[in-house]
Amino acid sequence: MKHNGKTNPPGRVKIMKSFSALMKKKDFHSITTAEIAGNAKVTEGLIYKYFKDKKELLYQVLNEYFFEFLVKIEDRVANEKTCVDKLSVVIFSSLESYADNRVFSKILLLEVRNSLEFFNSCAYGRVRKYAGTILGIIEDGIQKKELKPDTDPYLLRKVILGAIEHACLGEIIFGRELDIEQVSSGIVNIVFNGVKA
Amino acid sequence: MKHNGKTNPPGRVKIMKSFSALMKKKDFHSITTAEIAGNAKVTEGLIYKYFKDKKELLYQVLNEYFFEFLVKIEDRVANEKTCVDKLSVVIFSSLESYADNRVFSKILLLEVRNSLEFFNSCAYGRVRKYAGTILGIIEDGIQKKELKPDTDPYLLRKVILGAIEHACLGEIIFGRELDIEQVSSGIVNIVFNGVKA
DNA sequence: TTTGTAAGTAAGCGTTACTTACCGACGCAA
DNA sequence: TTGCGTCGGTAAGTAACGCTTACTTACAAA
Repeated sequence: MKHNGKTNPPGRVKIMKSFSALMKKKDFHSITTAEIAGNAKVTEGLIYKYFKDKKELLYQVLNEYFFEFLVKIEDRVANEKTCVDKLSVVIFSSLESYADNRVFSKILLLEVRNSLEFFNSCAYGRVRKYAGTILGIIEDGIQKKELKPDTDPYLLRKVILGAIEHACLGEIIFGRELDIEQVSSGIVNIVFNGVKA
Repeated sequence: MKHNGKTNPPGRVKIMKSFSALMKKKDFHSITTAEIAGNAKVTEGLIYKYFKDKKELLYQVLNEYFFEFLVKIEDRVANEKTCVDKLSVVIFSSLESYADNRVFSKILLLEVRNSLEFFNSCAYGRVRKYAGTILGIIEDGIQKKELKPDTDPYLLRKVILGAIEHACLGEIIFGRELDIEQVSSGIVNIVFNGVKA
């Protein structure tokens, strides 16, 4: 019997919470299904009632976190007027979410990209929404002449996303603290004004 | 019996080549030791004569590729005089290597970072060397007033590395072509001059 | 009362990464 | 030339893993 997704039974919630807790301490591959089930106090078989396989559990957990992430970003962006302010908010909020929810950032930055299956998941759909929002802001900024007219919007998005991710990568991998304010304003300054004297 | 590293027997070479070939088509987790051995025409046990485990094989393959990568980068950087030119060469050469050797970039960007073991490997030592070179160029550029005096060298390095990686990430994941020249000059332009009108 | 279905269990399945014990060939010193 | 250690490689396992199957229980609607 398969789960049709219309309900959210306690077993399913327990499995996701258990997995999420384990992801705080270990990497995906070294977490076993026995561990997930034992920690959730359900049997191993139940995992496969709600999730096609172990990876889908990973994607669904990411999907839930990404939903909250998206809501926060979209909400904050809507409060800003200029392109520069909107992008600054994107950079700050992304860093904040990555710093605050280490499981979220670990999954998104370290665990899902190695498998092509991810790119067919709901979670990846949300990633595309996030990316689409940023692209929209950039294109609007070029049109309104806030950004240089020869800016390649796709490349600028890549640079911004890459800067955000790499700026907190070490901190996420090694579990260190992150000074969001400083890193965020530093990235904003480099990307908007450049570093050449 | 363990391998002491003084020799490089044909079996070891065959295993690494076989694994590398498989990494062209599949991700690390879905490659089995049976597949590696079968493809290399050796027995499965021989893998564990030369490599502690499957992950160490991954790290050693990366280590070999990173060696060539480092040589090329260091060599080209030495031919440039200004900080901007040196960093431009770093950006171009990194993108070029990532585009030319997809197995190398797949391993480095998608497969090793999820496990802390990697950060004790020789390959990671080479990553640090690469990162150290970039930091040196930046610090030199600040000192020689080519770069703005308030630049945070560590953050600038992160932005550059993040930009490089994210700029080719999609192409690496989905096996698409990459216009190195265009992407490279685009990143250089954004990072040095900024995008604000 | 019956029927259908969702939630959950128990036990097993084939594969996987990895281990152990062994083999033959070669170098080399006694 | 015999004995011995080492190196490259093999064969045959083993425990544990991800996942499947068949089953049970609870309960709501007809």
